[in-house]
Amino acid sequence: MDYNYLADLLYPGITATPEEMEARFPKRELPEGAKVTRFAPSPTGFVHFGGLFPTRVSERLAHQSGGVLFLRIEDTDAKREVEGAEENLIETLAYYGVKFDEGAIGGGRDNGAYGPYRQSERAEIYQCFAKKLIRDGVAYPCFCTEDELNAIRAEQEQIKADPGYYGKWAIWRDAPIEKIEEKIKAGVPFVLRFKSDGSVERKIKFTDLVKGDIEITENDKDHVLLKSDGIPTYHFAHAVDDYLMGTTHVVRGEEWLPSLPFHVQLFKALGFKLPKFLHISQLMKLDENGSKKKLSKRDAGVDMRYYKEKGYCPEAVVEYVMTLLNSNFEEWRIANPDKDYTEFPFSIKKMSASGCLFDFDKLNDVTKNVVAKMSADEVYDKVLAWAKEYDADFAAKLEADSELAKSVLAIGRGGKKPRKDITVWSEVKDYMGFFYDDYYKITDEFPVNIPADERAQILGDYANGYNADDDNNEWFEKVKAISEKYGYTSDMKAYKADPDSFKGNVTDVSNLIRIALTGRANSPDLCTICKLMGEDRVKARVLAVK
RNA sequence: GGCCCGUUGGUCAAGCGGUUAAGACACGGCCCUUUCACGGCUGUAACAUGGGUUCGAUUCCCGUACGGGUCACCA
Repeated sequence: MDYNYLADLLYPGITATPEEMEARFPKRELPEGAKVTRFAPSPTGFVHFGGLFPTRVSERLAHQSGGVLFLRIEDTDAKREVEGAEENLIETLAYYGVKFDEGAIGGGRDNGAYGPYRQSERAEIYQCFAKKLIRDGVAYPCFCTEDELNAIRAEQEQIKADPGYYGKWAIWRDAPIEKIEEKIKAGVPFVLRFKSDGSVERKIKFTDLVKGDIEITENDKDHVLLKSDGIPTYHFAHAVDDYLMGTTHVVRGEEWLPSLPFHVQLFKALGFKLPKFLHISQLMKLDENGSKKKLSKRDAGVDMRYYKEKGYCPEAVVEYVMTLLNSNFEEWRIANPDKDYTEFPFSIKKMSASGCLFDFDKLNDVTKNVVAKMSADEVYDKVLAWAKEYDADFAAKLEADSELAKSVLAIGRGGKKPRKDITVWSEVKDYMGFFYDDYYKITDEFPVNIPADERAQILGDYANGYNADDDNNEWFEKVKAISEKYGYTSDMKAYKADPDSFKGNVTDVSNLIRIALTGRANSPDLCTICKLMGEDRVKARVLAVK
């Protein structure tokens, strides 16, 4: 068989040689140890929480080593493309601090010397290397129709054979040139298949940087390299692109592990040096039956837009991802509370080989700690930005009196032991809403040990004695005095020693005031709240209780 | 079903042949405290299982179970 003839017959328009192609993309000049990584999504939808993992790993590996992180769009399947997915992707990743040095960075423009970075625009490059494989006799055309393929699969299923295009089912593998020519002349569409020399009797040994040493059965299937439209499948594009673009570390989900033997074959057949691989485990969730499941698109909290809407600050999400990615990150964070996460020495060795469960409790805890470290001004700015997008009414209130809002947010903030009661921005309205008359609700529920007929009297006394100039001590002494007057002890030790001998205690009175003032059973320091609220409003609210 | 990966408390996990098997989250109790939050102390709780190898296995090997992934002209 004249393979050169076959190559020209199949792809007559391609004249560039692989050597010319390689010359077009010279090797990168990078410092020793610099890693080149990439994020290579297909633009088929929103950004998935699980998608943040490989991206973050790629980002750290590249930027920590003085290397390059680039973005390549794997749009080889036009059928699955989703409008706007690419923009959403770039925007979302930027929001979480993933900045690309190179690639399809948006606006349809490419940035970098190894483009185009959109696979749909690289057909000529793939076909050039495809011709090389044809000339080498390791790729051939297959004219099977979908029906024929289905028939093969059905037969294999029936006799319980391994499904796929191989062995006696690879009917075009050794087809004579005349037969091929006949089909080509008739204009019959074809795919280009890889002529595998693998055997299920043999195994390949491979070292994955995350999974360690693994052994996998060789690939014996003649997989498709180029689809009938001349566009490559993922596998072929991966080999060609990651070689030409100089990727040193391929970071991807472990769902790619089964196709690794094929990829290894491809790199070898093309004469490409194999990059290092990191197959990282999938993020899981717990299903109704209590077993682990792969996070699916429909699950709450999978779409990254969810976190933005809820008002999780992106720094916190990054922080959480880092704790899952590197087992010693938390420890490092405790030792270095004020450092940027980029200063953390990210290590491949500290990555877990097993899949983990997404844990909202943990995310919330991490978030609380991140928020607790912020200044009141910072929190104000972020809450306001969030509210402007999701709660215009609240945003207006925050802006109408920014001093008040900042003062409220400053309560218990900044010290050694800051309050941690804010997690997400969407909770802030509930947290401080009672400062605004529109959100404050007078309640008639008073879960305190004070009979209804005493409440108005006690609150009247509080209003009468209230002085905005009192400091916290003076303020509380007055509350205690009122308590004693009505028979509620302020001696907490005595009360605890023998609760039954008292009508109640100062807590009951404090809580009565609190509920009258805030409409709720708990709040930050009451004295401070009163001061921020202003004497008039304090008195009005307290006296409104009948 | 074939092939692959995984399995330490409820969750994330340290461990890398000899440990009282860390720590964090969650949960319970106590303390602090005008409530809440914070903080401090403390408690419950784990090496899936059966065989080896070894003086000794959570750690190494093999099987089993369970979980996950994958078997497209999708990535």
